[in-house]
Amino acid sequence: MDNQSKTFYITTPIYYSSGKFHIGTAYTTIASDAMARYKRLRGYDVRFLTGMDEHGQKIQEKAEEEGLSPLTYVDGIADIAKSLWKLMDISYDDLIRTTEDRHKKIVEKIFQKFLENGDIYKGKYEGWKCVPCESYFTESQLDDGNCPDCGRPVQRVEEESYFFNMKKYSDRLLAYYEENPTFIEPESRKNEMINNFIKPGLEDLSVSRMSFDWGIKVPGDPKHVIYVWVDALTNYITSLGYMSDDDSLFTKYWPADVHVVGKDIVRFHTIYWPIFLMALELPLPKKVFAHGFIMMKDGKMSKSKGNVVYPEMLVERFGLDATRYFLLRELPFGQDGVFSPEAFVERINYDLANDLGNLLNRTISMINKYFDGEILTEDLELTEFDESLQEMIQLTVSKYENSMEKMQFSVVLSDVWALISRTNKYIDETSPWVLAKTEEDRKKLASVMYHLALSIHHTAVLLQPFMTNAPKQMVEQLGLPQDSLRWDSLQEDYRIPTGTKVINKGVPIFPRLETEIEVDFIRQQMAITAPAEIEEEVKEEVEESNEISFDDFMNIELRVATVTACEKMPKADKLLKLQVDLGYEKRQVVSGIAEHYDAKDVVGMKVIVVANLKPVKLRGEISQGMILAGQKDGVLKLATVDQALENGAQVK
RNA sequence: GGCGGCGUAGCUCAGCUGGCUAGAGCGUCCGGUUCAUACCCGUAAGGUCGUGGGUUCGACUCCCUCCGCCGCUACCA
Repeated sequence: MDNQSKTFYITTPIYYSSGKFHIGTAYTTIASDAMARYKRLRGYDVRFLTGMDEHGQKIQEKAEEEGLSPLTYVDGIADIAKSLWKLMDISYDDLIRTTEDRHKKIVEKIFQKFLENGDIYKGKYEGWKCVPCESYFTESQLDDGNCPDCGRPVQRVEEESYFFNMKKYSDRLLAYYEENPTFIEPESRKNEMINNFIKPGLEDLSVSRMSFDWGIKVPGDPKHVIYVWVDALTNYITSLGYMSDDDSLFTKYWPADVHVVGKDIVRFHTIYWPIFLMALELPLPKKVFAHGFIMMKDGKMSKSKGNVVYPEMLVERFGLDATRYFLLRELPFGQDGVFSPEAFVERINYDLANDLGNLLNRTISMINKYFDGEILTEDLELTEFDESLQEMIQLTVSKYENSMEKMQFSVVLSDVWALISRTNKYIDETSPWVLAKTEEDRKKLASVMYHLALSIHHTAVLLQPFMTNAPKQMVEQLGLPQDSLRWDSLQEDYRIPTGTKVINKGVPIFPRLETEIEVDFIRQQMAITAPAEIEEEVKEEVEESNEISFDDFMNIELRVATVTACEKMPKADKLLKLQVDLGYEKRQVVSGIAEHYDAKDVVGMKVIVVANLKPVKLRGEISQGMILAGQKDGVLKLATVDQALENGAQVK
């Protein structure tokens, strides 16, 4: 086949080595693995890369906490990753770690090249940083002064930094988008990038830090550590030996056919990464596919909610095939999907045990019963239903190929299950137990058995990208050789070998589950993680809260004021513009409470104002101070005071 | 506020560039079958296809209004 010569390079993101992997990480990797397996099956020369992102402040701190060197710490996490990928049968060809020499050396060279070409310059970075999240934010990104991702306090940072000049490349990037309409998928992500980042004008990207040293040093300026993006994104080419003594892999596989990423890192892969590549004068990846998140019934997975699902638990209890099947079938790839214990158990029971497993089982049983285990291949008399089953098989194969190219895994699987249903129906239509009663229907009966075996065999071939055990078991039980699982046995001229004998007694490949018991089990497993983790988070927060001196506190001038007027700010969702009376003077304050209070309800309230705050303009309106409020479960409540206190009274 | 998307049977969702009686899975009802992991097959119940307009011979599918939800993003000194 002419596919033999074609290559296919697919990558997962490199995963941050700060702790245990939850099911979302496993999902990304399983999906990539399915695609890699499919392409191999189709004869492509596939290169499948995954990896670990092992630098950064948080890792440095985590290692310290555990009394380990950062390297020892990430070694441990890398081992965890490798054993998880082994448990999940991930067929990666390379697992790159950013702490490896082969990576670090090249990152330095790349950085050097950026410097030489004037793409990177030295400047000054000012902003806020959330240490646990390892993220930097501008003022405007902060959520109540806290990290917009995790809600924890952020630290002010101001330091010298190297910047990458992005603007220079934005036109070329837009042109690339246009010439390659399927570069970003799903397409809606492309609009987000264009409208929110490129059209308003790209900001230069800070690509170094001084606040920690666990990372790759900037060449010639070792006070600076290369910050995550240049370090991390380049793994896709350093893994191939780009700029190394042996770049044969790079020559062979670059550009990547697809980077599989979560929707949270689309921006880095569709804006910064292509621009880095342009600066290196390299071809850009053909596709970045952004998948959705696995949501829980009560929203995002989070430790504090006690709804975190770990992949090991599912695999160990329910098997790898079931776990992989569920994730790829239930969640439309590219959209968010919901994980629920009920859905998980039900999918296993209905799809795997009842429809697929039972189909195999009943077929094996009948072939044993009617033909002493042999699949007859000659002297068959076709029934009136055989042709339509054949058509369904071919139709399924062609739909499968089509959807697989688009990485619509859930669509592919539902098509395969349509074939499985069709095959179950075929048994009903042909009623083998009736044919078995009369000797003259014997050839028809043989034909029915043959077609059943054929359909199951084809199903096994098609399932290989998704399941790594079941297809093997299926052909084994049918008595077919493992090499019958190759793709070209789907051809219409494929014949089951004469003399094939099925096993004596079928073994259920997917046992039926007790729904209630298993649902409870999963729930418990999810809950187990909750309490301990909550304590840990609380502890972290306490440790991070910076103590201030009494003098510091006294420097903050808090005063009582009455809100005399209030109106909603135009073109802002969260802002209210209030006029407050401080007794000795009147002021205007802009406050982000519009989602929690109606303008009219605030008027007349006695509130506490930070009176000596430096005034700023927000949305064009001057704000002279800040109003104190507290929050619970995301709902803001203004801090009010006793009406007896007069306006202007200082609060201490 | 800007940009994008969604709102279809009790539940979860399919329905590409407009056209026969709007589909699938699960649940429910009834029936069939016995090879099988109490499985499988079929039938039904009959959903204003979010709202109100418009375009058209004809719209779930195109356009506009509104309501609700979601994503990215800006604004919460």
